[in-house]
Amino acid sequence: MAYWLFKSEPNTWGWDDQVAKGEAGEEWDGVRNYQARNFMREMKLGDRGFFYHSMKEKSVVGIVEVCAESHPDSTTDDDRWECVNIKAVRAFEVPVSLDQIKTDPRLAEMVLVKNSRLSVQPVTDLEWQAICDLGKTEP
DNA sequence: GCCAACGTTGGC
DNA sequence: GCCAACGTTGGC
Repeated sequence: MAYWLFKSEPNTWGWDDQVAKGEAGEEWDGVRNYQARNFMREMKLGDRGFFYHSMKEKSVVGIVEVCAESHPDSTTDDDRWECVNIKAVRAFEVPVSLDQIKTDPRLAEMVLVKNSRLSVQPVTDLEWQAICDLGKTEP
């Protein structure tokens, strides 16, 4: 199983919105970046991801699961863009802030740190463990 | 609110 | 195919 990170600006689409969608989940649409799209194409059913709030909060706030593999993005007619569907699994006991991530040596190589603008990104097994650790939440 | 970094677009 | 111009993102 692979791990990922989904970034969202909470005023546009936040963790609470994601939770409200329940088991059905929701399209992670609106991505207009090739790198991010390519990662979504690689995602498999059951892959897990972190849900990250950008801007004001800058924290990982929860865990999501891929519940539909890549398909055309329903918010555009442009067939270049695809997306997966994700559903909320559980919230973090404690949100893990970007500051914490930056100061933890285990996470120094995270894409979140290296390329802060990429909105969908891969997370390694070790990074997954480390962040769940910091969030006092089971992986 | 500013601005640096990055990605995309379009003229040549 | 290059690169300047532009738009957007997101940390600070």
